[in-house]
Amino acid sequence: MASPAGSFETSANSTPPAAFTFSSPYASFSDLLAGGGGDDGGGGGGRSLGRDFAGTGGGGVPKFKSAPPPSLPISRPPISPSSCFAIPAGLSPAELLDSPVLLSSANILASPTTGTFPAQALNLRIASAACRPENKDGTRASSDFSFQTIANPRSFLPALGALKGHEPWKHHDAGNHDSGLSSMRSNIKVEAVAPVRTDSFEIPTLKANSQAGHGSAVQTDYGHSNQASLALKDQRKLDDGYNWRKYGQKQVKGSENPRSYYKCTYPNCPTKKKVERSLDGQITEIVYKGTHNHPKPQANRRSSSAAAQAIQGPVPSEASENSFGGRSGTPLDSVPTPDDSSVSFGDDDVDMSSQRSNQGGDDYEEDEPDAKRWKAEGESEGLSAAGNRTVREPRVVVQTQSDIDILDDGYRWRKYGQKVVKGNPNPRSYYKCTTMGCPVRKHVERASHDLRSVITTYEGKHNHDVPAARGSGGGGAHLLTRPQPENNGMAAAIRPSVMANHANPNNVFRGRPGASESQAPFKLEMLQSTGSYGFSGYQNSMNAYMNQQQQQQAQMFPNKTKEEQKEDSFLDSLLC
DNA sequence: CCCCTTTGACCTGGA
DNA sequence: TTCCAGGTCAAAGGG
Repeated sequence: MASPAGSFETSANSTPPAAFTFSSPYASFSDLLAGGGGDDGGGGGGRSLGRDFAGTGGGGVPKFKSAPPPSLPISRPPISPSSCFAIPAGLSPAELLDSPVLLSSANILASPTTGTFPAQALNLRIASAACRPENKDGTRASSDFSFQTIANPRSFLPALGALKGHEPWKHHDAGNHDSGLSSMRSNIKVEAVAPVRTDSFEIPTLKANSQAGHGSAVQTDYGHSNQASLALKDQRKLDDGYNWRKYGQKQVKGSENPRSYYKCTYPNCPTKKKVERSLDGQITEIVYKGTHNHPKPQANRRSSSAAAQAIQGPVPSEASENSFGGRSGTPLDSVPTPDDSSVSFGDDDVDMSSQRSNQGGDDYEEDEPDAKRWKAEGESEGLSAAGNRTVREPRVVVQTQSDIDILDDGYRWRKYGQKVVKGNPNPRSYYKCTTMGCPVRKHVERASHDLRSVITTYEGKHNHDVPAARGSGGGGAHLLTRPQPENNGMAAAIRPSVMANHANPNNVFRGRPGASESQAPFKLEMLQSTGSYGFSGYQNSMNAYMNQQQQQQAQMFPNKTKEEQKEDSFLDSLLC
C-alpha cells in the first residue's frame, strides 16, 4: 500500500489527478468560497460528495501503486538547517507549522485537522525520498515545490519547551479536577509537551510561493539530506528510546516496501509499531499502535540508541520534565522530537497507558486506529454516563484542501496515530478528542483522487461542550486554525456534525435543524456554499455558543486560558 | 545463553 | 462461504 509520503511523492511527480494542482487556484480561503472548488482542473467542479467518495474507492490506487517509485523533487543539498529555517527565538517550529505562515497556500497538504503537516509520515518519507536515486532519466523530478528539513530539530527544543511545555501538569490538573470522569485519562496531557505537532519540524513548503508575506523566513531547500544524517535519522526513528522486538515482517500489498512489526520489549507493554522501509533501506513510515505504560528505558539500555544519543548530545532540561512526569531517565528519552516517533505519538504514552493499566487491560490497545479496534472499543468502553455510550457511527465530511483551516471543528484533537488504509494512498490521521473521558475520535484523510478534498469521519459523541476557541480574539496565528466569523461558515458547518450528538443538555444546538442527522454527511457543496444551507444563521448561534463556552472555559480553566493567551499573543507578535 | 531477526504459517475480520 | 489482506505467532538461526 502506498505510504502517505508515497502518495505525496507520487502526486508530485507523476501525473497528478485532474483535481490536484500545485498551483492553487485560490489565493485565499475566501477565494475558495467564491470559486467553489469547482475549477480545479476540471475534476472538482460541482463535484458531489458521492463522487468524491466514489473516487476514493479505489480506481486510482492501483495506478498509484504501479507507478515507478517516484523521486521527490528536492532542492539541492546540502543546506544548513539554520539557513533554511529561521525561526525567531522562542518560537516553536511546531507553532510555526500551525501558523498561517505555512498554510497560506492551499497547495500545502497540511493536516486537515490541525493545520499541521503530517510530518511524522512526511518527514520520514521525505527523508527517504531525498536519498532516493535519481529518476531513470537521470534527473530528479522537477516540480514546483520542494521540501526542507531540519536535521536536528532538537535545536528548537528550548523554544519548544518554553512555549509549549510550560506548566503542562498544572494545565492538566485543572482539567483533572474538573471532571469526575476517569482519573486516568486526565492525568497527563502531553499536548503541550509532545503533541503530534511537535513532530512537524520537517515540512514541505512551496518553492514558488513560500510564505513570504508572513515574515517568516522559511526557505525551501532540503537541508541535511546527505546520507549520513539520514542514516542517523533513520536510526533515531527506530530508536525512539524504547526497546523494540521485531516480531514480524510482511510485504504489504500494493507497496514494494516491506513492513516490519515491532513490539515494545517492556513487560506487559502493549505498544507496537510498524515500520515500513523503502527498498533502499530508508524508513518510509512508522506507525505506532498502543501506548507505553512505562517510562522509557534508561540511557544505558542495550539498544543501539545509545550511539544515537551520543551523537545527539544533551538536550534542554525543561524538556525532560515533559516526559512521564519528569522521571525520564535521559535527555534523549525525554525530548519530544520529530524523529522521536514514540514521543510524537506518545502524547498518548502517558494518559492512555495509565488508563489502560488501571483498567487492567493487558494488550488492550486503545490507540488502535483500525475500525476493528474501534469497534472493540465501542463494545468494551461502555464509557461514562449512561446515554453517553459510544456509538461508533461514522460521519463523513468532505472538504477541500483549502478548507483545512475550517477543519478545526472547535474541539481539541490529539493525533494518536496515522495509517495508510487500503483504497487510499493518502495517510489517514487519527485524532481523538482531548477532553478527558470523551470518546469521540475522528480520522481525517485526503481523498485519493482529489488531494484537496479531505474526508473526515467522526466516531462517537462528544460528552462535553465545545472548548473555548483558542485565540478567538483573532490572533493571526490562529486565523486559520480558528476561523473567524467572516469566513468560517464552513467551520460552523462542520462543527455541528459533532455537536449535534452532544449529550450535554445545555447544548445550544440541540434544536438545530438536522441535528438529528448525526450520520448525515456534510457534503462538499454544503461547505462551499454555506448560505444555501442556512448555515449563516447557524453561525450566529455558533458565535453565541462559543462566547458562552469561552466564558465557561475561562472559569473552568483559568490557567489554561492564560496559557493559551500567552501563546496566542506570542504568535501574534510573530506575525506582526 | 540471551537477545534479536527472519520467515513461513496461522489467525482474524472485512468484503 | 470464500477470499483477501493485515497482523501475529513461533520456530529457527545468527550475533
